[in-house]
Amino acid sequence: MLNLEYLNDLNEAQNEAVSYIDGPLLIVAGAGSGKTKVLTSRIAYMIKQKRAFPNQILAVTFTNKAAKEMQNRVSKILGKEATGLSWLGTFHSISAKILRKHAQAVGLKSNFSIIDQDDQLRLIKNISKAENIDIKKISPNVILSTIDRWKNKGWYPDDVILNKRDHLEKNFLEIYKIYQNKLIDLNSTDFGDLILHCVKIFERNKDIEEIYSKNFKYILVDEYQDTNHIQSKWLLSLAKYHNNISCVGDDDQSIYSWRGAEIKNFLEFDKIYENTKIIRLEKNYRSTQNILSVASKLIENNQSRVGKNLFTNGENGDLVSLNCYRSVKDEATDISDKIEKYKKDFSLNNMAILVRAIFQTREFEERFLKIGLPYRIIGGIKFYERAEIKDCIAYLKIVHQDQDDLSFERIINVPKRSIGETSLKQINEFAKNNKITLEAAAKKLIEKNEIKPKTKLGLITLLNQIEKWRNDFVNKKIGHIKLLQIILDESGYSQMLKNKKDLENENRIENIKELLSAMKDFDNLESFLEHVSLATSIDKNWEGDKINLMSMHASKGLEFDVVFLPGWEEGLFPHQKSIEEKGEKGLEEERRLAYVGITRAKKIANISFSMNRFYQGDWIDCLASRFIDELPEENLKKNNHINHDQIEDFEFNQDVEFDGEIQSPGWKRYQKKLKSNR
DNA sequence: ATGAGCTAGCTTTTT
DNA sequence: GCTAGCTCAT
Repeated sequence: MLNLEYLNDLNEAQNEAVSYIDGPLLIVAGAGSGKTKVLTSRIAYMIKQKRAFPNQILAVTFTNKAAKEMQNRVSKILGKEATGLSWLGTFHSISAKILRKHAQAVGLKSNFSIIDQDDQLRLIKNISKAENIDIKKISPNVILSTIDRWKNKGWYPDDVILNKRDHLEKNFLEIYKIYQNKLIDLNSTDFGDLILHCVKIFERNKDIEEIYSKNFKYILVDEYQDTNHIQSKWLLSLAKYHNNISCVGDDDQSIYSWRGAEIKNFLEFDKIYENTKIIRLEKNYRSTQNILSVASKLIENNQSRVGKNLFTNGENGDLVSLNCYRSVKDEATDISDKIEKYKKDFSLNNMAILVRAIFQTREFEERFLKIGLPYRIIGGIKFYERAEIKDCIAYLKIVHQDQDDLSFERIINVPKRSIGETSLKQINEFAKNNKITLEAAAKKLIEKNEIKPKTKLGLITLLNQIEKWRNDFVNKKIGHIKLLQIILDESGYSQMLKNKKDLENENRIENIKELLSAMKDFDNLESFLEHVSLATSIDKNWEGDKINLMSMHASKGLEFDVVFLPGWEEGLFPHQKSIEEKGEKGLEEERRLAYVGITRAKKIANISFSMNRFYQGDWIDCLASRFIDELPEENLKKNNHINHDQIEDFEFNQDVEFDGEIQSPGWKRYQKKLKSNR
């Protein structure tokens, strides 16, 4: 008998979305409408109904976290039947899996390394240097973002169509060519390549495309509004044979356009796939009516959206509170007081402060430290981006993959082996001229006795050690954890950390210990390195009862009983840069961000702004965000935390023309007047 | 080959 | 006001 119990607690729209499984389907899922539930139930339904074996289902997410969550929830419904879901993962991890099988089709070996943004930047700097490009005039970051943009468009260097109005692009293209060749020489790919190479392989080898597209009877995509052009092409290839593709997303929550996401993919899905069925999930299970109304009214100001009407059967709840403060300090103080009050009804884990820019957390941190309120900051520096962790990984990578020059370069003088810039340059030159790896070049130069004696000593030791570690790994079959321990000890890295006794170094040692323990979750070096390349953080730190601080971007997909949204000031939110760079489009994305922020709240939402802020070394006077004027009065409770005796003519909704110059002389005079009245 | 000293830039950051 | 990243001097 079929166990379809999991279908019982779905509403009508959800039910339809779960059981409509043949043909293209777009699920427009509003915030808190049970999108993950629908996705996981769909997978379970397909398997239970014997429409597909688990390994014939392709389920794609953007983050590892979302993939993991989906896996867990499917397992909960299906038990061990869900074990064969081998194609559930992120765009990048699935692409890497495919690419490892067909690496030779693009000139790579199957053990290729995956480099991160840091390595990308180093590579581009190296190339710029070699090509005599002044990095002060042309910043490596701009070059990199151009290359990434081209890759997102699906362009190899030969495919690039230059924008004639940007005369610099010609230079960028030269670098792109060298960069791409260099990656092949290094037997490496960057993130963009993982997907781009796959698409190119599918394009050029119809037989390979067919293998996969025939295999994937059903395709499911999460957060479809965040896909870029190349990802949508990738999906198109894989969906070619069965044409059973379902995408879930919310156009109102598209906040990653600066990462190449094209909301167009979502809005024009039914143009790419004929006879698309569209189902809307509009019942919200998360927030109170007041919160929902505020968010809905705000987002209605956007032009480019599918449009939907979220509703809830839940209670009205508290009014959304809107607070005006004189200073950021007042804001932090009052919010911390409110937290103390809410603590009686909610756990700190269920409260969050969501900010536009991460520097805003500082004021709160200081306050919380002062009053001893436990907090955690989510985001910021990622675990795998820390220098000591990257050093460890680089050691492992060079042992594992001898063409990985970037890793070799990273560790060649860490710890210090008296191999300075000149020697490194010498090795680089030699490698380039003879088309060999840095490691091979170093060996050759020693043979030819062209290295300074002192440097030679250090270099020989390192080269011998690398040989030895490879032998440990390949022949002696020493496990990956033990291997790293051996490397750290023999290279002198451990000693280096122990010698310098300060807080910083103790942290580093702690981090490495954590890395070693994280390695236990993996069977071998290969799978660990794959994970490291595609992951950013180690799951942890949810222990204890702490208030959460994070950016609104980082809050997507999460929910909290109580949410604080401070710093709603013109210039900060919507961010000035966003508007300067992308105009109306930028503004709409900022508004979507506000929408994401508000809809994180289940029971209580507090929006606030400060009249005054210390920003980039100066005190600046602030105006309330234009978004505040867009919120519906009837769902708000306004609190003015400015002493009325001192300022008589303060009005909550300042009647200011935003479209003109924000810091017009008149505006400045007005602000001065306010100040002198204080 | 390390550190003082200066300058520029300062949003978000799923992989 | 802070800091990363580079330059120049030791």
